[in-house]
Amino acid sequence: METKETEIMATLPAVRPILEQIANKWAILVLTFVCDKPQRFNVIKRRLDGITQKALTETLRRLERNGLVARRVIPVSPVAVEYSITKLGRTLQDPFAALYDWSVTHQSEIEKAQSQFDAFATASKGCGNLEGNFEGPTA
Amino acid sequence: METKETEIMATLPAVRPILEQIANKWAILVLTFVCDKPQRFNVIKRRLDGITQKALTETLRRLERNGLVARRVIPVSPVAVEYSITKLGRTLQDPFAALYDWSVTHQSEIEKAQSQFDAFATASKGCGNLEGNFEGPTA
DNA sequence: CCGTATCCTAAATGATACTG
DNA sequence: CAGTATCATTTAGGATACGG
Repeated sequence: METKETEIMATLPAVRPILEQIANKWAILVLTFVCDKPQRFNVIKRRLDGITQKALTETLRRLERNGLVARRVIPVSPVAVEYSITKLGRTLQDPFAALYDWSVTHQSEIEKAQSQFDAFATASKGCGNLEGNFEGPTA
Repeated sequence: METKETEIMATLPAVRPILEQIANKWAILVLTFVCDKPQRFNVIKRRLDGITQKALTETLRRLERNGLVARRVIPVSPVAVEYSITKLGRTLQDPFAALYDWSVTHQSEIEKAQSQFDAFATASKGCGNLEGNFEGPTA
């Protein structure tokens, strides 16, 4: 059955640039933050503790350009800007939440896999006398 | 109700590095490709038409390090290497598929939003005589 | 407060050549 | 075939300063 494979190959050229836009860490987190209610620039920035002004500005611009969040300038002084999720953005809420939840749920498994991999990589570094000290898998 | 917000803030530090690992274009596409059956390096490379050897190697290594795909060397000559999805990787199959499907489904909406945004941005560039030629939103 | 502009450094990417 | 290594170039990221 090659239906699935063929389908992927057919849609791939269109999907690729879109994933490029939406499938990144900051986009997911920022969209998650504005899901409940409109949020101001510096509130998001403080919550994402560590993101630079530049990175946040770029992320918000890209989200806005793709129609996922709306930008609203409130003409007080000093100016206030509110970012809110759009109707289109709402359709991404569940997929993003699934990814977020997956990260929470499988955190320890990921970490375990990482340390195993890293342990192996380290062991293979100075492998000159390794075969003398280490008995390989006997299975 | 701040339960949701509080929960996000509590899990955020752990989730961030994980999203950093998994939420990127190549990882999603590569994992999608090995979902059905084990795939060899150059098969994946050809399908992802355009990805460089280096980028694919790095993506596969990261997936392997995080326990999402398994690498199996088949000692024939010339050597063959097969990449297959792991049990942990399977748990990501649905979230990734949701993202992929979203991209297919909302492709035209994204493109529409992009051209609107870009048209506005272009119009604002040389805005010297703009107010004379353009009637702003009357709503 | 919410950005943009600039400068600088670090990292990602690409092309090319080489190895088991 | 499946990589690693190297280098050259582009791009991202951070720090700072300034403007609306």
